[in-house]
Amino acid sequence: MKDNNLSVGDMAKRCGVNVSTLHFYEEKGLIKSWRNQGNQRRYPKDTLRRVSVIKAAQKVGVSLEKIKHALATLPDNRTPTMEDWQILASHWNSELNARIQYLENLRDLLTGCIGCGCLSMSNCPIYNDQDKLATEGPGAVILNKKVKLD
Amino acid sequence: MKDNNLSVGDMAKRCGVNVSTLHFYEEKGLIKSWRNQGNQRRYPKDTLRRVSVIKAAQKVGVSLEKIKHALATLPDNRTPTMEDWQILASHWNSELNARIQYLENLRDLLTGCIGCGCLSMSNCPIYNDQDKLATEGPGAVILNKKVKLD
DNA sequence: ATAAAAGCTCAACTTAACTTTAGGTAAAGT
DNA sequence: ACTTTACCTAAAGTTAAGTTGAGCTTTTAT
Repeated sequence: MKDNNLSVGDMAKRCGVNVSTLHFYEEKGLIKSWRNQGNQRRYPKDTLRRVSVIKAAQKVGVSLEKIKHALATLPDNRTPTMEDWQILASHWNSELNARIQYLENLRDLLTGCIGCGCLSMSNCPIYNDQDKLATEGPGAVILNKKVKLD
Repeated sequence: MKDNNLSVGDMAKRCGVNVSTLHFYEEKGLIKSWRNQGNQRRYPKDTLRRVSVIKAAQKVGVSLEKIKHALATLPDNRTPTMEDWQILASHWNSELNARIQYLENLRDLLTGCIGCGCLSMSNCPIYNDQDKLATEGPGAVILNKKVKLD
């Protein structure tokens, strides 16, 4: 009975965000609500998932603008089906894979010299590689060689 | 001859950032420089790597505060050796692995229902799982069950 | 030698993503 | 019934991470 009638307070508690954040997301067009008699917000249950996705994506550096864009692929006249979510997911897959790659590259850049056999910074082929990339134009650091973000 | 004498302009070009950003990072204590006769900044070559690491970490959502903290493990009286970088890397490994996990969880959350066999949102065990987690206290969304950030 | 390009400092401005405050209404608990 | 708790709106404030601008000095190119 209450499941498609979540109040802001309920939502906030269940998503672990502030009420003001939900107001803010609504103002920005990331989520929607309908109003009851007393003009209070009520949310359909699937908003829980939307907010979870928003928070999760934000934690790995995706901006609200991008998240909004992704969420815009979901229908807004009805509860999204699994298929709707899957379409969103497929749009996002490359973005997420790119970020995973980016993280792995960073980790490898930091730890990579363990296996490279070099003893000093100045002899390290990886370190020098990075430096050589400088000649390839601005921003061409080793990490961007493999995968680009933004 | 010039390699441990990079100017801000050189650095900026080679790292793909603005000069003002380097000033800003210095002010915040993320990088250091020495000054020449004319009071202009000069950077040792390893600052290139520092800035690359800063930018890379930022892209995957790590704050400058955390990055600063990590970089603080590097020696500041001498050029960091591979070992110094490795110590930093090992400190960061769990942070980076957590973020990779987080991304994979997000991707799985979005795409997971492909294999779950459900046909509707209300029947989906993954979706309902998330909802059940609501009873476990604020912020307990499915993603946080597996790994926490911040 | 001189002019253009780089640099310097310090302060103010910008953008994203929220949070806080103020002043009032609605709903719930006792 | 009444009082405490939850909501509402609109505007102002906050923090992180830079960017821009003004006025002045140093380097570099011709």
